[in-house]
Amino acid sequence: MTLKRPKGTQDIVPGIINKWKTVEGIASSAAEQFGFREIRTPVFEETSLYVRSVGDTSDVVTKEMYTVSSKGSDTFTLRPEGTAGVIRAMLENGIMNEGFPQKVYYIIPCYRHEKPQAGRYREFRQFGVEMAGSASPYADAEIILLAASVLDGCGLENVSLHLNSIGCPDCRAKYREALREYFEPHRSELCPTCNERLEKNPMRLLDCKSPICKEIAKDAPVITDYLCDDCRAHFEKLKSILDGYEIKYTVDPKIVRGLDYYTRTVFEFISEDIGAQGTVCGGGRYDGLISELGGQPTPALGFGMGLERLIMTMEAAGCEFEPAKTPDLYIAPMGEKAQEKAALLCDAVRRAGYAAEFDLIGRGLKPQMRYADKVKAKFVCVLGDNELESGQAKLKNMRTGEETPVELTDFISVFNSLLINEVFGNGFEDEFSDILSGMQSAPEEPKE
RNA sequence: GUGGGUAUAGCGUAGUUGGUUAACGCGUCAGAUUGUGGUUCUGAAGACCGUCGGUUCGAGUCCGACUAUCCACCCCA
Repeated sequence: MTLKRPKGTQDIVPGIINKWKTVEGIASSAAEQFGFREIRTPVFEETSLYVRSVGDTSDVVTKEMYTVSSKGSDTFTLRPEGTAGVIRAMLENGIMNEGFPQKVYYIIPCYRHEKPQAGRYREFRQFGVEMAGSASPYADAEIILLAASVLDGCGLENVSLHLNSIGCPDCRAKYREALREYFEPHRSELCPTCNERLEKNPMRLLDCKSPICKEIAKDAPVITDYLCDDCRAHFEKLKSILDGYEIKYTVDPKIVRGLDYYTRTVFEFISEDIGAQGTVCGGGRYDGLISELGGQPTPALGFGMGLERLIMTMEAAGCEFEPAKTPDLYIAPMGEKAQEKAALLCDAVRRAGYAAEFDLIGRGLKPQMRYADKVKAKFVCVLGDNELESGQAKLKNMRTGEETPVELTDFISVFNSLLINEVFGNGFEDEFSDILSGMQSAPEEPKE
């Protein structure tokens, strides 16, 4: 055990890959249902991209980036979040010129050098979406609705939506002033970090966890009282649209977001079930970002959803994941000659489009049957001297134990019809299994 | 970066007030009369008890440091 994975990373081993496939499938099909197209961008970007977008005072940029310098003077950074790179790619590829709105989604790993804890990793995966070109509150609602749809598709009910508007740069400037005025008299009581915040980013003061700061912040002015007319109207309209969709939300003035590019709408979906890092999804509007990155001024918005946290929340809620795919057929050869035949037969079955395996270890029949059972093969075909001589074998249905004779020359078509029957019949039986098992298990014989 | 908890086979655990061959469950592998799984039974493999140092006649068991990991702060997905 000398080699270990880097701190804060994780191995997604075959035994749990179905969880990832489940959430990735739900996320991407929901996104596509909303008209979003997938985009893939590099894992690393020029460092300046993140400095300009995420913000040079943000924690992410100042202390969490993995930055490497390569040959020459360029420095690159492992992406700490998805939005900046995606917007860059949309600009660079002229996607913004293909007409609005442009809607993209992505499933990517991100990297932040933080101290790991429950729900926080140095490498984590996120599902994200970005929409460019719409200033309408319907776009905000659309994004939120998509996030809600993914969470709903995962079977989650106890993830609450927290909503806020942090206004445009104009109203935010006024609000910052108001905050400074409010907190200034309390300066000596505030914690050291909040004293700093008072200068740099007074909005951060609002979600300080220190009891004293919290107490002082209780009566602080609220951003929503300082919104300009346009921002206020936008926020009000968004809320009424959400009401129309019957999406529940809490207006939470404390949601501020740590990435500098947000404007107006910000939101988080928060789970109570996965420890302190409960934000499963966070996003909002960033009307200034595209021009900041050199594009035409274009309104835009999006969200990021943490896949680890999503899966953790699903596990906590006891949600179901898609089961792993299982082999349609396992061929159990006995002896070398049979193995030759098994290999060819297996190949033929695969070419016909089925998932098939045969013994690669040279084990006895019993261990092979055990293996077939363990991997949940739907059918097993034993191939020994008898079968080779007679040219006839049996296909065993592993669920029912039923064996069907089959000519080796006619193997595929027989297997085909058996399998269709099995898969089809299975679904049929499942629908009635409750009734059937209820009828069968009730009058069991009494013991002894 | 700041706190606190934990560190025994692949996984989950037990190891009595420090005493000789470190135990159990799951898993893995192999058998239970001749070519058939899921239950059961039997057996086997698999751990220098995180690392280094200290206390002691003797440490998995006590002390210290280090490392890893977990949880919380911070921040965020």
